[in-house]
Amino acid sequence: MTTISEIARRAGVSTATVSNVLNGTKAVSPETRELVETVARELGYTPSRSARSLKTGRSATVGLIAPDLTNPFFPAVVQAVERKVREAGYGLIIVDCHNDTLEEKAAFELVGEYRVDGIIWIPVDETPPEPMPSAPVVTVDRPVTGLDGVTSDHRAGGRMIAEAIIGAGHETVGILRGPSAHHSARERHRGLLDGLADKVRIVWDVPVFFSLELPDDARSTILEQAVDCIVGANDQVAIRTAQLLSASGQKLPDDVAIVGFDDIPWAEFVHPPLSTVRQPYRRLGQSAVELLLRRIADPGGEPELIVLPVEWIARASHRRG
Amino acid sequence: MTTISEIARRAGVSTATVSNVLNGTKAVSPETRELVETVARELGYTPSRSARSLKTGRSATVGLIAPDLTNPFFPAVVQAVERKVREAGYGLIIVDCHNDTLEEKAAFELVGEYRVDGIIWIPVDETPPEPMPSAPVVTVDRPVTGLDGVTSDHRAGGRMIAEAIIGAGHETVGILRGPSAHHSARERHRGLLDGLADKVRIVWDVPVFFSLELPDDARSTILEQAVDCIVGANDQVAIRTAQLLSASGQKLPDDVAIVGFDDIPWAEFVHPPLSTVRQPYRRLGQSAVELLLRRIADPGGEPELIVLPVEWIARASHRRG
DNA sequence: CGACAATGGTTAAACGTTTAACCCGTGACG
DNA sequence: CGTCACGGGTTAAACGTTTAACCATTGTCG
Repeated sequence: MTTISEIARRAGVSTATVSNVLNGTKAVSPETRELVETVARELGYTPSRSARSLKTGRSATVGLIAPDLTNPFFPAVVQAVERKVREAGYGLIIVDCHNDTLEEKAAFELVGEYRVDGIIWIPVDETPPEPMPSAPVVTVDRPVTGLDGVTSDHRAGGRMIAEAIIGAGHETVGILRGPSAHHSARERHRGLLDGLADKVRIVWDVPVFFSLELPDDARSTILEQAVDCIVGANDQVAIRTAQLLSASGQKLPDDVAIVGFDDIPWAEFVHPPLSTVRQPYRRLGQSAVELLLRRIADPGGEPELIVLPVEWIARASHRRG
Repeated sequence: MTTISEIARRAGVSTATVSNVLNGTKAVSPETRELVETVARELGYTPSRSARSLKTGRSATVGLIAPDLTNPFFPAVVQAVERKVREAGYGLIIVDCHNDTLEEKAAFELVGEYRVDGIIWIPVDETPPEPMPSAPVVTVDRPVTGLDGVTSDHRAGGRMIAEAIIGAGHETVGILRGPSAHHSARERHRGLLDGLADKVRIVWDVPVFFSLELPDDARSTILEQAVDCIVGANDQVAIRTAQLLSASGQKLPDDVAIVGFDDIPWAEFVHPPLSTVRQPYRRLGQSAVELLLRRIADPGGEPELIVLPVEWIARASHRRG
């Protein structure tokens, strides 16, 4: 690897000068500048982030801690984060903690070793990291009290669903609500209930997990207690429900309507195409990075929670053909 | 940030000793070991990767360069890579180059600055990086001559499809083949043709892109030239084709059967559930890391191409109900 | 003409580790 | 008893940068 001192030697100048031309830190005469630059180019010089980081105390790196990269929700936000981060001259180190809080703890240690300048964190549950990292942290999707965060307006999403259900003329509804440990699930549920008020009869309202299979009691409820419309905790739940119903001979959406939440990439390809609430994936990632960058530049200040608008996506599943 | 010398000071020993206990590099008496360890713990010491990297010349980091994180194909391999890499004590820095060879070039520079010990590379096209990085590179999915790589047995996959088509009793077939710039597309096509031999009549065989919309000529061919079965370049193409056909009033799979390739996460949820060839996503990632680790430990030797077996997934779309 | 600022450069220390080279007792062995 | 090996330490250099503190030369201005 060629170093700055190698360049200095060959160009007959000091390392300080080389550093100055390479970073534009101080004025350097055009001739030396030119000289140094060509020597650097010829030697194929690549600066060492380690050395720079060690000296400056800034690593020009941010860490991304996510619970599960295969969750269809995440790739788009990760992509947006990566892009924004890199545009700002930072590198991205990423760790997937497989929905395990222990691995998550290890993740914080790992990014600590890298002395990252900031951390984007999609928490597996909503408890603050221990010990608190020294770099600023901004959460995505799942707010943690005391930390900066960005999330979608799940409550408004819930209301949008209610509105659509009422608009479609449904009279009875079944709810598969997400785990109440999740902020998003609570908010969606709250918004839905608010919106439904007493205009539609809620025949049942049972808890499910966000992914995985439907629990047995939920399955039997779905199959045995007929309603006009079922609202799923998220798209995956809605899709599983649709499958279950189809398999049992029901015609969707005419016999029973379905609505999801998230607008995962394949919501439009399932049968029937899923009506759902779209989260602004990319914006989520972008805003998180913007907020993080602000905090890096200027730490302190009250934690801020950015709530991004969602969008009702009317496809076929929520109303009779 | 607490440093090794801080610990040394408080424990009344030299930094060398601290380093030795923390890394187990040299024998240290139980008492000093104990002492140093508790001091380190109390101070919440976290080693600095920059310093270590600078001194040792190894960064304990690998770079992952991918063309597009939102491609449904990738999250599973990225996840596998991340896990394996981290198990081996490395960190993972990741860059998404948005299918752009210029960004890809920049990506190599970025990981170069980090002095990564190895690179996992999913190339956007199949031309070698310029200049060649000094760290070992292993490609995933898309082999590059002269480089180590791991890929799926696309040819065998093509043959499996042929077999399934013959088994289903189809007499005519249409092929939507992928861009011939891609190794995978070429191999699939080759295997398919081999397998079909003269047992089934190929009515048409037109090129398409892997994602995006179907080109106009492909659309009209699909709609106008009836065949028993259409084989898509990959799942996304197959799914778009199914949509197109359904929209035009055809009943799938009875009027026309469809098969895909890849087994992306939602292949089973579309209508009709897609018969396809599954690539071993996780294994792809794992093998790539294993190979990379071998190369890091022991560079040199002939480039190796690992070809992983694929699996035919028979769902509903490839034969009459 | 003297003082001074500006310009373009250099020197050297420092960042937090690792590690080769050295040092000092102590017990074993011939 | 002299020598040697070994266990358990220390010292100090080095890794590749950045950057504060200097320094020399030149031109400007009162």
